[in-house]
Amino acid sequence: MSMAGIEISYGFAKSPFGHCFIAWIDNKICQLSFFDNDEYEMELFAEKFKGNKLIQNDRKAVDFAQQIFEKNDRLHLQLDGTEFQQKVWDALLEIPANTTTTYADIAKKIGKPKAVRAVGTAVGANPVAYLIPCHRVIRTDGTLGGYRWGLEVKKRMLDFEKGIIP
DNA sequence: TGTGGATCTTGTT
DNA sequence: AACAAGATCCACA
Repeated sequence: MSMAGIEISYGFAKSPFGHCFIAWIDNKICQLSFFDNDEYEMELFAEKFKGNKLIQNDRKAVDFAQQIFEKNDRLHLQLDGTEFQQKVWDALLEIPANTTTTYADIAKKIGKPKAVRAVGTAVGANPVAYLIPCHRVIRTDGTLGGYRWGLEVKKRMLDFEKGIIP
């Protein structure tokens, strides 16, 4: 699925986990990232969606952020990924809140029990943080594993779901 | 604890 | 077509 030529809106907003960047197509979220460098994040985004019309709309982004982090709404998503990645991301969506799974479990779930390492990479490629709860995937030995925006954020998200709001 | 091999997908060349 | 690099896991020392 190619998204070139499509009109994409985006904006910046606050979240319990720091500044975030949200992008959407036709009201469906296609990107949600956390970061500490606006310009760099914007560069990555522009590069990823070059060839599209990009429209900034912070007010709507703030709106989305409220739905996501305060009202816990499940928004519609627009994802662009390989077959394998889609399967992995679908599996992530089934992990209940305040719960964790392992990379190995996900591998089993999608019918490729040995593709653990590949699952790790696919999880890391998740374009929509938090909504696709890649923070709920940890290692079999109980340690956190990795997180694209740092383990602090991953840990904080898990605490947040437990109701622990520091 | 830590190291090495197994294993699979992806991006790059 | 080949290769290197992963948000891993398991065995074994």
